[in-house]
Amino acid sequence: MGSRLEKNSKDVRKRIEQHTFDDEDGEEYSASKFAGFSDYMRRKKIKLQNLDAELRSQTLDKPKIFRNIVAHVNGYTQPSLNDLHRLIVSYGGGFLQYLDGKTAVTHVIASSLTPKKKVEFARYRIVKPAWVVDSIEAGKLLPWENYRVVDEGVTQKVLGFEGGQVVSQVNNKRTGYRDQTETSWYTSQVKDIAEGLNSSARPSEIIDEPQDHSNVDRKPETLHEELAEGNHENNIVEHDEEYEQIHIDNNEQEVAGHSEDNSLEQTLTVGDAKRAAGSNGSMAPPEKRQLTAEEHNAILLQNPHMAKSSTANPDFLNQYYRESRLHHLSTWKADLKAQLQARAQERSSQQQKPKRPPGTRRYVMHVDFDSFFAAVSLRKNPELKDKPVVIAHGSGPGSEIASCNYPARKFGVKNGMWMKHALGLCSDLKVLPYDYKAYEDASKLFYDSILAIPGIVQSISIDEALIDVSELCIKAGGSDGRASSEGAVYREQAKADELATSLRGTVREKTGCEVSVGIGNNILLAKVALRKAKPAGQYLIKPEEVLDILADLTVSDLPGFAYSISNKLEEIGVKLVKDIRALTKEKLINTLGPKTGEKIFEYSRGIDKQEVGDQVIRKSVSAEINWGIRFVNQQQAEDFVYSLCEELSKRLLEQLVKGKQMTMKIMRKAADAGMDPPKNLGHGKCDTFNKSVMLGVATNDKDTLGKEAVSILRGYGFPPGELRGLGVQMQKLEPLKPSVGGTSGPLDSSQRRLQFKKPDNPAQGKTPTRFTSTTSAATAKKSPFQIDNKDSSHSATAKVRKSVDPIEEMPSTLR
DNA sequence: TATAGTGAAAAG
DNA sequence: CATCGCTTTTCACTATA
Repeated sequence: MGSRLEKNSKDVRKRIEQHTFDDEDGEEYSASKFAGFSDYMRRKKIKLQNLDAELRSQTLDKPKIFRNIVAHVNGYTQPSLNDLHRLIVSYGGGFLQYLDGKTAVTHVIASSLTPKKKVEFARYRIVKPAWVVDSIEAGKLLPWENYRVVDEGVTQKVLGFEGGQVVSQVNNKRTGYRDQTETSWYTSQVKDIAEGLNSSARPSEIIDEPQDHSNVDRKPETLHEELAEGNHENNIVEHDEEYEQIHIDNNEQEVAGHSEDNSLEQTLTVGDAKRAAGSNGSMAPPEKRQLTAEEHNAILLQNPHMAKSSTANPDFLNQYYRESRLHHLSTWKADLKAQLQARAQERSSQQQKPKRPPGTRRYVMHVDFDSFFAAVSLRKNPELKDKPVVIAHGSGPGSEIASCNYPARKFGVKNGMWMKHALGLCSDLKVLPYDYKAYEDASKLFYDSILAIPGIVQSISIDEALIDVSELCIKAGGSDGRASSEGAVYREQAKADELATSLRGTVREKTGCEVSVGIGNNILLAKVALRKAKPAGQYLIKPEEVLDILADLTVSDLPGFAYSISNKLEEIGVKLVKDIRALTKEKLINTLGPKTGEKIFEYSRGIDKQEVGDQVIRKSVSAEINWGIRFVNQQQAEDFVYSLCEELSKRLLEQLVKGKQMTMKIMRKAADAGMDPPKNLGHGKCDTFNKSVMLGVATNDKDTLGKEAVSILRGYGFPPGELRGLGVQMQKLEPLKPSVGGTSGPLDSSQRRLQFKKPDNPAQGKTPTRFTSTTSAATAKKSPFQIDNKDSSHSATAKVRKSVDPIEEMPSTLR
């Protein structure tokens, strides 16, 4: 399951950091590591420049088009970084692989930039790769202005035409590149905002992004007033720059709200909308002007169906979470993880598990339903079993396919694919609805079966789990599990196979669905084996075939290595796993970073050190929604943020934690994205803005959270109509003292038992046990999904116990 | 040089 | 008729002192 394919539809041009070291000597790093990294970089740069000089001398015949240019490439480009590098240098330009802020670059070449990068590169001319290509083709340096990367993040202007409306003017508002004063101006504004937020005081005026110069509404004294407030101020800012004329009018940023209540969007007509904006007086005639985002939303939401499915519906949040597959997936996963970790905790404290000496053979099973959602839903529609079937919310073009059966896969249909695409591949696709209840029931039976096996179980998701059955298998083999006795190994493998067969039979019998089982010496190999096992099968990777099987997999077949990392590796010539083996660990670390580099080095050789059932404590709790967000005024946005905080508060309470740090996540329509994204009520192409605040004291109070979150939102001053996604997250969690029982001293036993970095009273925080209160809270919490709920009433009492003991609270059947 | 904060990627 | 694009963890990088 999952939505990996959403990447295809999402912002594919998302920036990929370039760490390309385009020569081969990995040893240069180790040779100089004692001299420090900066020295290494310095020498690296010199070396690169030398190479450039060499290349330049070899291409004297070519016109020196880029004579006075020094360029740097950022992110993923077409042509690639290496090609651009070669082109620019051979046509007389300078090139810098690394921007250290001190070296002068005249141009940065990029296809698109994240908002952060926009700030970072504000000092440079940012141009599209086509500038280089076209200039060479034209035989002369073309004006870079025509290839300016559209400032997608912050400008309100849309280039070109949209919906038949004439767009007022070309967006010329890129800040100039020579801007020492600009930079400090920006910095000071950022500080102002930060201070305003920290003091919780309403800044009297808020400055937006440097290039944006957009306004922010002043805070209304009352909610009522806010609703009635018709528009934001218009700040028209002009900067005379060396390179740029900046001219912005913030026409689009007005708020359409002019009515007095929340029903505005129900009653606003197009005419009203135009009049509302036109009343501002400073604008072009209404007919010529684009609708503001708020006006657009108002019109959109006149359709009752739209209103019902969006933030215009007061029950939107609950309704959305009821339907969202990703939300279900996430909560199921968290629940299962907590329950199984609690169970493991209980077991390990009952009996110390014998530590296996290193070198002992291991048998890890990776068990996974075959197209889980589809399989479960098909039980109620058996006649469709052999037809191509997918699970989705509807048959509209933007509906995402959560699961598809194998007949559908034969057409190339994949999980996460949009319906439009899938229908193109297979026109008579049958679409079945979600049945979350049935999935939960099936999963419960699945886990019942798995937990009946004596082994260490780790939950991956609702339909997927790992089981370490080494002990059982080695016992069956009759050896110590290390000696290379052929007979013992054979018997161990036979045992593992038998366990898998029996498990598959049990699950089939109980759920009517097929699971596949991959078996290997570690988690990685179990996962790789699973690929070969599917569908409806099992596969045990024997030690002697490990390297061969891995060799021909692609990098992205490895768990943890997907789109982004694969692309990085492809740039250094790696496509298959066996290609990785040809590289030194240093080279990989240089390319991917220390952890990732080492991991892929080991993975390529079949090594995976992670153990089944590793205990991890939860570090964050969050709630976000990035669909159906369509506001008509600021008040609605703030109300919605508040309800998100309410939800977050609820979730924190369920986990019996509070948090010291809150992060607000905002998605805003990208400037070059249309008002109506391809997916109905989707977020479309967006820029993201996350901001976190440290709260003086840990809290889970919804009003406190709401106040902070709204304050951050206001700080950005985005037009509410352009908001497309909102979320709140808590970090730096602390256990909640159980105040239900009455007394609520600042220190409590359960609090001391948790291992947090800074216990309120370190002196008393001795022998902290990892994972006590939080796990039991998860166990105790009223989960929609319990592995075993016979005892749920019993475990529910854990919440009110003063001393919370997860062992006591475990359902007896899990012991 | 250690550490904290931040953003991106990956997973199902 | 549409559509339900979440949530957590880990890692790399940067800034800071």
